Amino acid sequence: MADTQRQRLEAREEAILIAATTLFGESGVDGARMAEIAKRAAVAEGTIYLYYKTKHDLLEAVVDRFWRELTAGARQAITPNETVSTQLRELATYHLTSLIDDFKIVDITSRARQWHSKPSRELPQIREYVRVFDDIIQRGINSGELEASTPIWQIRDVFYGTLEHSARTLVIRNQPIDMGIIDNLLGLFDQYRVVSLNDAGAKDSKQAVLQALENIEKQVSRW
Amino acid sequence: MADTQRQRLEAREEAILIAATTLFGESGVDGARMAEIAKRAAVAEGTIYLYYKTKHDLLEAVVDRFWRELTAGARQAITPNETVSTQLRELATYHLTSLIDDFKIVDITSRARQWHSKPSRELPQIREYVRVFDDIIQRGINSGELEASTPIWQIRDVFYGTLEHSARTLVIRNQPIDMGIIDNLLGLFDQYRVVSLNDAGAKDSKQAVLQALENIEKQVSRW
DNA sequence: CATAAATAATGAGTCATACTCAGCGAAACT
DNA sequence: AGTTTCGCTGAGTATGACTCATTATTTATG
Repeated sequence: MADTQRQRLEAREEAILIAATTLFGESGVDGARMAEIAKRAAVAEGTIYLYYKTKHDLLEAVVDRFWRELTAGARQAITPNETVSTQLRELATYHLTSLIDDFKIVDITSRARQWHSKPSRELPQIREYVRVFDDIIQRGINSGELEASTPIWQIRDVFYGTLEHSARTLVIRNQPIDMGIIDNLLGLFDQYRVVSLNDAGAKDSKQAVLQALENIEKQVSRW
Repeated sequence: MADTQRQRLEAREEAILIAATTLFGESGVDGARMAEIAKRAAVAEGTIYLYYKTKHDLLEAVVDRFWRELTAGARQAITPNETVSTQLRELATYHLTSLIDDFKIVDITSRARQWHSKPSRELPQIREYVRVFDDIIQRGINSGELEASTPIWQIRDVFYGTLEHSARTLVIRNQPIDMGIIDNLLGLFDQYRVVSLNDAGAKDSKQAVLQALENIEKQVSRW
């Protein structure tokens, strides 16, 4: 049965990956010994090298898997046909809690980018993850909800940069998760909302003033 | 001469640090061999261990030194008695260009936080660096230029998180530095400016409206 | 179903390298 | 000058990633 055999191989590979993920999380990359990973995956040490050429290769696979699952989870966490604002909040909440829960693996991700002298590579799976955000923003721009003058990548860097940095700060300082971070971040994003005196939906200047004031009221009331 | 002797020791320690910094940058932490560092510092391999207990210890010293110098540079880059907005722009510019220039060392910083299984520690020198930002913000709040309802640490996470993430993106993708990042970031920070209908300096509602509109004009013209 | 061929798994052995330490040399003190 | 103290040295050790000759298992063949 060719099928059963292939499944066995994949199961072995999976077992090694899981063992590695656990041990990297427990002991860090340097602290994790290949012999121990092999033991936990119930294979001989040499067997690992049939699936992954080096320890660094194994590390990359662990990281890749993690971000792949994170991507799937993120897409799951977003309610289709909701407003951009709501979807962004959902993504931010999912992202922040995930980073905190699996901080050890997130922290290890940077190791996967470094291979001796070679410059840091871009990990394809992270690029894929980032698309989740881009898709939401793009939808917002297409629907006219967001203005398009700021490059997407700049908005994206604010989003992911802030959340990652916040997660690190919270974990390192042993503080509980604080959703105020997300309120603050999304509040800043209001500035990308289309609220303009030349706005098509507010040609009447009086109406424009009222709308502008309303927007300010919102900002003021939040802060 | 006890003084000369001490100076010789410090010079040796410095030579080792510099050699290590260079080689870590060239070859990465794993790629850098202690024997090579010793050779470049013109000492025997064993001598390094008189100054630093382990390779990881040496790494920490390298990272510590880097952030210490970055802090000094940042304080230098800020013009005293300038507006908060200007100082923030100066700091952001300095920070972003430094991160890009010395990306290798920045990237290595995370390694210094990880020691096998032990949870990531907060590096004292980075905490010191972050103060530069906090001081500016605090001054803005004290002078009434910024509103104080958002916790400083949240604003700080947006600032440093965005810049670090942006730097990584630029370097990894081999793109030139783009100051639009800073314009965008500081634009967002306008939201922390005190512009309120209940503002002490704008009790007259007509004046408040005018001020509000002016603020909107600014936003509109920027985007 | 027996047997051969191909493929996968094993773990003792190799090798690279971080780290040690017994011995050496130079400075400081008497 | 002798003695003590201190820093330096680099050959040697220990550790852990990685190899590969051998063994086990699966698949192909008559």
